[in-house]
Amino acid sequence: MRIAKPLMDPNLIPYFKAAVSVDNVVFGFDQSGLKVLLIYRGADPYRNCWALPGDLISLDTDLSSSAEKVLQDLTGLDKIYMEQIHTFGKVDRHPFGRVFTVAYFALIKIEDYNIHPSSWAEEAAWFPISEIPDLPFDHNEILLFAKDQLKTKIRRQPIGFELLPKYFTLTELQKLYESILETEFDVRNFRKKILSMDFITDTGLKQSSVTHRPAKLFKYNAKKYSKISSSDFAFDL
Amino acid sequence: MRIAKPLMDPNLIPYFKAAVSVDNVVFGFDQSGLKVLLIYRGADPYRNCWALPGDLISLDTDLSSSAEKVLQDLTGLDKIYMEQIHTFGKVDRHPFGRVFTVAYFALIKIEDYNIHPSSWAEEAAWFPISEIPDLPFDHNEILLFAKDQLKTKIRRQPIGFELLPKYFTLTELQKLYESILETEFDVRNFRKKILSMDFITDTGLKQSSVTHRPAKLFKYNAKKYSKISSSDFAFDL
DNA sequence: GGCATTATTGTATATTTTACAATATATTCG
DNA sequence: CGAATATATTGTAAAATATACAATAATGCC
Repeated sequence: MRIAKPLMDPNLIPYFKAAVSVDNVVFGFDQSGLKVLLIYRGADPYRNCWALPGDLISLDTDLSSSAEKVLQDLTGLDKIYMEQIHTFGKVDRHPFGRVFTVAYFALIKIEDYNIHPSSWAEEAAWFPISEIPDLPFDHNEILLFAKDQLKTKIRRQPIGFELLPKYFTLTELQKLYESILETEFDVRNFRKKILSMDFITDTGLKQSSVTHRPAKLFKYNAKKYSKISSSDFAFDL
Repeated sequence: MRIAKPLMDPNLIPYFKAAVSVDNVVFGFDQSGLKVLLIYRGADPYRNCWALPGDLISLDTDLSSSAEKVLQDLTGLDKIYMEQIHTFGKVDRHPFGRVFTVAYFALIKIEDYNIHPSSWAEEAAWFPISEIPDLPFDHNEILLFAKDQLKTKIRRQPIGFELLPKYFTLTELQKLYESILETEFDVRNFRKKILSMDFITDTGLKQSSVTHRPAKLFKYNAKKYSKISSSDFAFDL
């Protein structure tokens, strides 16, 4: 039995209303480690501060679409890996009034990224995860949440590849896991484990233009993974 | 460097506004299995339908407090284990206008529960997890989300105890894990594992008034657990 | 050819997981 | 009281997985 929608005046909810925004924690990774994309705010409040990229939601846009749009405007990238983290709704979190914000984290391939100017962002830049400045609103708290979520998530699902170029070396992959999990792995054990999980493939290619033994290049094998239930994957090295 | 709050007119955000609600997925457990608490709506829309207990948020209440309040009004219980799951924000999810809802899941000891009438709930009842009716709004989707979250969570953190009485038998504990994870465990292996994790204690007491060999009663030992990092706990039997 | 630099690989041991069934303790009933 | 009924409790061997640990290989450069 489907419940039919009542046909009533889809007017206003007779109740208090608030603004709703989305804020994105955008992670990137390069040889110097894990980074977060911050924007230099061009609008009040907190104009001229570094902050998480976010925007108020317009009433005709779905929540998830809003988050995607913010990121697409900012990076010009499409099909970005995003996930909702948490919603923050303290009464006084915004100086202009009641604003709920829904936080997302996103993983992007840093080399694909190009700054696109936008209405609310004068500038954007990557900050190493260990050198995040004080941020306005509750953005530092949100960032902490995102960092933690990423840590939990990467141990259970092969999402790290979203941060790497199409072809990557095992050393790069290991550095990525080490940056996110803030730990170090034994080279042999790491390789044994990651290869046994069977979702990366040796492309047969090798690094070029390096001044030492070139490493094999691997690629992520999404198809193989999709057959595996998420509970079977655990990176507990 | 702390960023000072700008002293501006904390008036209205010059933007679209929406209502925000919280919806709770309240889990309970007894010998017949895992259950969810639904209310019979006494208010429009969807008056006279079974639905998740939830309410619109008033502007002077923090998000998390709102979720707690809904549950306290409904159950009369205090200090309930709650966790935010996800925020749902499709444009047309509410027939009266744009309403975002933040979903929480809560775990309560079913024996402590007493129905308290409330403004929006004429009645409340426990539904077995496998016999949930069609619900209004996107409540079935929310419920699915909550079920999945509970499954993930219980494998990583000892939250199952929130659903059990203070003293419980190992058989009850096993049935709880089996209900939530929708699987079955070998009795010996289950006991070995759960006991090795060292957060339940034999009280020395035994079941009484049973018509067979009485089981030992155990209790949850929160202190022991608090020393352990959450990543060390994994119920991968 | 030798040096510098990073990549690659295997094995033995310890730990954890899995599979599997006989015995114990209580109540009830005849 | 003994037998029947019902659930609780416990151990061990084999398999799988995780851990600790260091020597050799391949490239560019001088």
